[in-house]
Amino acid sequence: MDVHVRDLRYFAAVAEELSFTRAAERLHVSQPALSKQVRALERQLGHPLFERRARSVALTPQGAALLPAVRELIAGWTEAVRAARTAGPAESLAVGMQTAVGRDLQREVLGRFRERGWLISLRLVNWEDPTAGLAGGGVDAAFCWLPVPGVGAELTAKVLVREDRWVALPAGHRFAGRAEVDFAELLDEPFVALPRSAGPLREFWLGTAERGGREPVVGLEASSPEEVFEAVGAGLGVVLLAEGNARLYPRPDVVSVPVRGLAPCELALVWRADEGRRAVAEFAAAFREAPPAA
Amino acid sequence: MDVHVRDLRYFAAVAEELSFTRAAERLHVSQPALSKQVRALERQLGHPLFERRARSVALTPQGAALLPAVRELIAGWTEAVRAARTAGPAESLAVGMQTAVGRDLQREVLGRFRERGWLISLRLVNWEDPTAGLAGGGVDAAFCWLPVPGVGAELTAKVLVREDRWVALPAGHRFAGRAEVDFAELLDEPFVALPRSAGPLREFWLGTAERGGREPVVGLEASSPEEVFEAVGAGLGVVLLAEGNARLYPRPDVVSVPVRGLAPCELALVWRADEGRRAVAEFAAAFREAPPAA
DNA sequence: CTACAGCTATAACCGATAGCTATGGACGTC
DNA sequence: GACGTCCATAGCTATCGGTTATAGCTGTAG
Repeated sequence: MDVHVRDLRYFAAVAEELSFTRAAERLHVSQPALSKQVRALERQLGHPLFERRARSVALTPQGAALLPAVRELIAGWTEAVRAARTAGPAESLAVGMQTAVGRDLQREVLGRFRERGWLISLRLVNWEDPTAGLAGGGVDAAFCWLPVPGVGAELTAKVLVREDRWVALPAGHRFAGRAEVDFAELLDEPFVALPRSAGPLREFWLGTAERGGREPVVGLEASSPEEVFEAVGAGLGVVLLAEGNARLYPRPDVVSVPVRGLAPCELALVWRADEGRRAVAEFAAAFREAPPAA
Repeated sequence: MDVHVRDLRYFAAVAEELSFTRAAERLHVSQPALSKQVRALERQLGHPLFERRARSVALTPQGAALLPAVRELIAGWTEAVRAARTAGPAESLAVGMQTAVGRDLQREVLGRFRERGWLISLRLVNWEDPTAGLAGGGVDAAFCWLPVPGVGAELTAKVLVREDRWVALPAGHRFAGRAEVDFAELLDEPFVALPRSAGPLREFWLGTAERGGREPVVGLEASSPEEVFEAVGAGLGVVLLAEGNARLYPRPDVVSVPVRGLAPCELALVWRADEGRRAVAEFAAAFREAPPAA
């Protein structure tokens, strides 16, 4: 009875929300996709898991019987992954990053740990996962742009850099020559967005909070820096990015300009709050925290 | 860190066999498919699970750490599926079948149990799984053609019918008018075969044991009766089938003829040897066993 | 030392799957 | 009775898991 753990997560989410719509939101998938997958799971099991009634969804007896086992399986797998990783050679640490971090942040620290014989494996994860692998247990720590869902609860964050947000424009854009632009001027521009599964991060880089309720125009979605700059360079849209990243990715066909009227962005090192390994704590301690915002 | 339980089975199989080739055989998939899936799993985890050396495959420390957890997860899930099914209403039984069983075998018995208020859900499973869902815990009992892997060990079988094997031919075939043919005459015919994942069942219906080592010519593979008869009717090959099934599926473009020189085939009711539910025992007891072979 | 045999990895291809958007249909609510 | 909410269906596309064919490595036999 092979099953995809993803489908079990889906089932658990619906069981907890008792609503397909809300569960779909939580899972960052569309409601039909969720509906279909759950139906497929029911078909595979040979019995329904939910009773879909007028204004409510309820677990069937079979669903109720399955739920705890599903939770256990998911937790068990997550734990097993973590245990397997730490079974590797001596002091080894898996560190996730979403984009090139640069800024000489990690170079020195990583170098120092490598010299001491630690095995630091950097894992470039794409933007589908705003925790860069932390949530699923894939990494021990990650460089993330805030906001990261779970920080303050099961995750701890240490802000390393606080920067203004700039906008990347195609070289021929009418703002390309400006010394800076006001965010209000950009509201009608088509934006290049992160994938919807990136959750709050997508909203943050669309500047949703600063739009005063006006829907952003999403030109297209991109899930890697290359794709983003390709799209911007081709004139398909503009995109917000951190000042440091604007310098980190110089391209002839893209121009970056500071934006007024936006909260700054924060790059943080994130790790699990219940992390027990001394190595992780030591790694985190090796970074200097950015001074609090002005 | 979503994962497909199938991939965990694959990992466990390789870990047990310490050979991709043998594990692939055991899993009834091709060796490259297995290789690829395991590599993908390793990539997802971010560390290798096996050391591939000259003439041997060995678990890495991480692989060794993961193995017991994986075994446990698979066992736990299988058990959970079974528990969920039995959490359904009162006396309910999931029964698998691979083809229409017919022969008035189940009609009377199923009817009797239904009248007593039991909920018998028949599940038509395809030939990919020779245990018709028993192995994965998807059903409580199944009508299967022998041989079924596991019978005698974790599965118990009760032979219900023993029949001669016939051959289905396209209507225009040179043997179509015969009263019977000798299997030796069929050795060079292209055969319609079950999918390779059907395991020993595929061999049985190709008559491999009676070919004296000569490789069968497989015209094409089919995974449902409709496909098989479509293929035979179209002249793409011939196929062995049970005498009873030859009568069960009358088609104008297909002719069936008895075959000499083949062991008979056996249709059995199969259930788990460690089955604890009274309902299953009672269900099994309701069928008459076929007299032992002559 | 060359040829062969056994084993894993790669390539090219193909059908099934999981995702999306748009839309339909059922049922409370106002 | 119109509307809003929520789940299901339809139609489409990209990715994935499978296949066969073949390459590459390595120990063994002649």
